[in-house]
Amino acid sequence: MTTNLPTTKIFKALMHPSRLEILDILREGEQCVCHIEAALGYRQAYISQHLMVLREAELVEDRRDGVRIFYRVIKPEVFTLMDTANDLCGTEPIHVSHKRVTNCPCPNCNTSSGAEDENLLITEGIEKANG
Amino acid sequence: MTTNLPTTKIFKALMHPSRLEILDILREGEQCVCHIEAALGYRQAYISQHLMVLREAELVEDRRDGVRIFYRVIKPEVFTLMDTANDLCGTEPIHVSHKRVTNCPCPNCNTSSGAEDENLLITEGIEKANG
DNA sequence: ATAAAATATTCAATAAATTGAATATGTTTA
DNA sequence: TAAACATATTCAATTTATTGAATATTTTAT
Repeated sequence: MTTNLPTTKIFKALMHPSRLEILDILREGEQCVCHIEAALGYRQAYISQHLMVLREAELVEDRRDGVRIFYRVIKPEVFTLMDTANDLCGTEPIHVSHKRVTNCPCPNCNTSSGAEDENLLITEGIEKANG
Repeated sequence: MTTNLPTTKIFKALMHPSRLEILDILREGEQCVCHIEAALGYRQAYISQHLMVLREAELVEDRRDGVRIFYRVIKPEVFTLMDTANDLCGTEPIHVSHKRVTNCPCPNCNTSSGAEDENLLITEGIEKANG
């Protein structure tokens, strides 16, 4: 019996709501852990644990820049996967809790282009569209 | 925090190798439990338990015809999902253990078109192609 | 060299999924 | 109605995943 199908490792990794939220944040491109933390409001260790699972499933990879570590999705098909699953269960798109990131010290949140406390949104599209 | 994303229920259902095998058998269209049993070689109750999970995730539905119950995939996007995940992990397509179904008494395996013990294959494509 | 910041890892407790064994249900045939 | 067949359900034991708490690691600034 073909029992240990490697495909399951992908689904296992996507099985957890927090991990879907994390991936959703990575839709915009790479983000440092502190950003994910600020965006989702979970404990640092908790996020790090989930990032480990995603890493082990080879869905994300990381890059260190000084003291922070930036994570990014390796292949964009993950998003296809998430979107298709979403379709399939006929509910609203996943886009994560659309609260503002007010306390993120990372460079992405503090570009020279005036991304100050007040006007940075986590998710693209949805809320940004009606800004 | 948006914690209970319904999308995860789909991934949870797809997380198990036996369930992927079952779905793979349903690619060809509806099949009765006895066929799945014969094709995969698992215990009846075991298969039934996994079918229950798939049913609860609303990925499959069933229809009774006399004493047998036929299962089918509700929306073909599940297959897209499986294929994309497969892509993503860069391994061979999932297509289930290609052994012959030699002992299935179901009508699908016993059509008038001479589908006898000897020449019925579980999976389309792969093996059938080089018959 | 020390301290502080950002992140990772380990370990233990808890919760959830898997699976085997036994049994129940619904259908057909005698 | 009883027996046989196909399938479903329940329950308990086991395994695996989650998660909180504590701690370790790596880098930068002093």
